[in-house]
Amino acid sequence: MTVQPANAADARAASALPEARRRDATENRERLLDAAQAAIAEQPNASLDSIAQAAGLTRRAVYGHFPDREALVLEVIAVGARRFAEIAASTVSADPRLALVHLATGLWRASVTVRASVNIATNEHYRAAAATAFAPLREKLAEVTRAGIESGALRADMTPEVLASLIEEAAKATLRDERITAGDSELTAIRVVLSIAGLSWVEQGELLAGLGE
Amino acid sequence: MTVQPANAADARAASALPEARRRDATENRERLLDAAQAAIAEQPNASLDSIAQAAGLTRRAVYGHFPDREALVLEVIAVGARRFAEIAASTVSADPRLALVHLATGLWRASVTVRASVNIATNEHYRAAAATAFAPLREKLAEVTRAGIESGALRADMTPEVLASLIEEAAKATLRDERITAGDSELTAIRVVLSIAGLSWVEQGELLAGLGE
DNA sequence: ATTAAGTTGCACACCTATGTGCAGGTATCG
DNA sequence: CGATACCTGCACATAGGTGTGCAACTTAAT
Repeated sequence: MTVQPANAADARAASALPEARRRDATENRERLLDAAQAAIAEQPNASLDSIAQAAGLTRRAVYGHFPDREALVLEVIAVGARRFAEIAASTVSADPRLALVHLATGLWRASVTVRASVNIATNEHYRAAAATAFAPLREKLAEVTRAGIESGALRADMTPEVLASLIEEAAKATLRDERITAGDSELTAIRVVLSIAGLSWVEQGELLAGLGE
Repeated sequence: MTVQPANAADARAASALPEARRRDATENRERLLDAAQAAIAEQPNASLDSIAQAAGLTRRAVYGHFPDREALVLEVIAVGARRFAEIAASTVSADPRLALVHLATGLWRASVTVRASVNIATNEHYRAAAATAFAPLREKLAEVTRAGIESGALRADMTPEVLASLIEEAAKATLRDERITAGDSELTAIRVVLSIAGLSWVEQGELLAGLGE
């Protein structure tokens, strides 16, 4: 026989049934996820206690929503994955350069989520799971670089795979940099991506000017 | 009165006197630093035990060389700082673009050191110390971007400070990426830096071709 | 060969963080 | 209002990592 939690909330967390919860409980669960994302975005090893407090709860209460720390982290990844999938899906790759602009913009707006996911990936134990979250973005990016290099719109001095990898890492690095994210301009993030893609800063200006009209 | 270690090696570690050590001891100290650098380059939270084992020693023996974990980490940073200072010092900034090429090349050859330093900096507790290690590089980079933007050799659509920041982060990200560092080409690292600097991939090719002669 | 430095191996105390049990509150829903 | 889901607050067990003491062993230096 298995051990049954005397606590009702704990039981739900263990079996993960998403139905018939009290209104405040669902809110708290959201708060926990948000707090976890924010905390992890700053510190990869944020403690459960700090997360719970940031969410206005006790550490003990966390176990009423998630069976253990790992489940919480995995859920943060899953939320990020959904977010990233949307961005990837909403990107049309007519002009590869414009597709890159769109991707960069989307990521900029999800920068906290990106930072959290990247930080989680620093832990070897979660690397695989985190990679899953970025998978749709990677696929879209691979598609864009392949088409872009083929059509001559992007640089031709490296393989599509390497280029996609570089764009991804440069974008992440830009979003991680507080000296950049502190400023208001998402334009910087866009220009970074276009730079790696092989466009000169003048070409970038022309491309972006054409968008303003 | 202060507590005196009965162990001679422990005593040395506590007072940090660098003189009159046995030959194997100095070797072991080097091995420890190397192992620590490599381990931390892969895992920011590498345990003392794993480091000691990688160096062919016991965890207990570490305390014969360093008073505590923090001292070891700080020494890793210090070693990196020296390395980076050399790179910065050996960079002449006649042509800003060539200065960037030189910096990128130097960092590429010190990639393990860079990764370790970056990983250490992920811990808030060491952030300030790690920043010190990168200080000379940052200064040189600031100098290069200032002169480069002024002379028109580098992009003019951002401030020298932001540009320096972006170059630094992009370079770090490239060196951190296993998909890139696995390949043999340091050329990729160079091209990334030049890309961020605002050069198109064709301009990069011309610049680099001029170097081969 | 003798001496002392260096290392091992084990013991132990300590700390931080995680996960669980339980009694008693507080809020939500019917 | 009544039932119960949820939360608090505490206590406790557990686990992994760090730092130290000490006896015995190994190795370099003279």
